[in-house]
Amino acid sequence: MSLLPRKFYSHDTVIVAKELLGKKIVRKIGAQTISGIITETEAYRHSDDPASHAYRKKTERNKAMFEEVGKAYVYFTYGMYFCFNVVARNQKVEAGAVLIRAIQPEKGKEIMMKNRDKKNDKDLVNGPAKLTQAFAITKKHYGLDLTNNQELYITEGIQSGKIIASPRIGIKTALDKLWNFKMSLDT
DNA sequence: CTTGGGATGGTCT
DNA sequence: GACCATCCCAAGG
Repeated sequence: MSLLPRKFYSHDTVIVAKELLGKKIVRKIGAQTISGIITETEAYRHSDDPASHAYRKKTERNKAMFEEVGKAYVYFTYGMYFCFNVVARNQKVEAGAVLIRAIQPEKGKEIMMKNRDKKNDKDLVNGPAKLTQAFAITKKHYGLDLTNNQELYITEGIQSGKIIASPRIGIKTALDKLWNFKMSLDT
């Protein structure tokens, strides 16, 4: 399956968030492979987006959002969890990233369950921190180039069907921006 | 089914 | 010192 090239990510963050639906995220740990189809994303932009980590200025935490597109922005939140984003923006703005919120498991479901300490696949990867747990993504992947890497990358996937746009989850500002995108799973 | 609170610590003001 | 781009479980209807 073909790897998404850097230029895939060099468009408006909101556009890339929609286009990532249906794409495949792949994680290799040693000889084992975990993968899944992206089903929910959120766009976070720069100075026009009060809900974004990059809204105010560049800091130690958010600096990846200002770096080259196609890299990973991983942050630690609520004292225990990581969330995984892909840096994406057009050339007119300084920062932007797409949060990957949910996937449909493909390969390595057993490994995901083990990583999440679960006995079944219920609610396995339907949330941003559940995804990073299942895929063993941590701060060590901060800034990783997803277009040139063996252990974590994104490829072409399936045709995305209908897209549902909603307010983003877990924020209190900019609720008028419908930048949460979900792909309906029926064929 | 829905609601509410606890866990837990880095980051920013 | 407050705030989190969260998750999980227990209690109530």
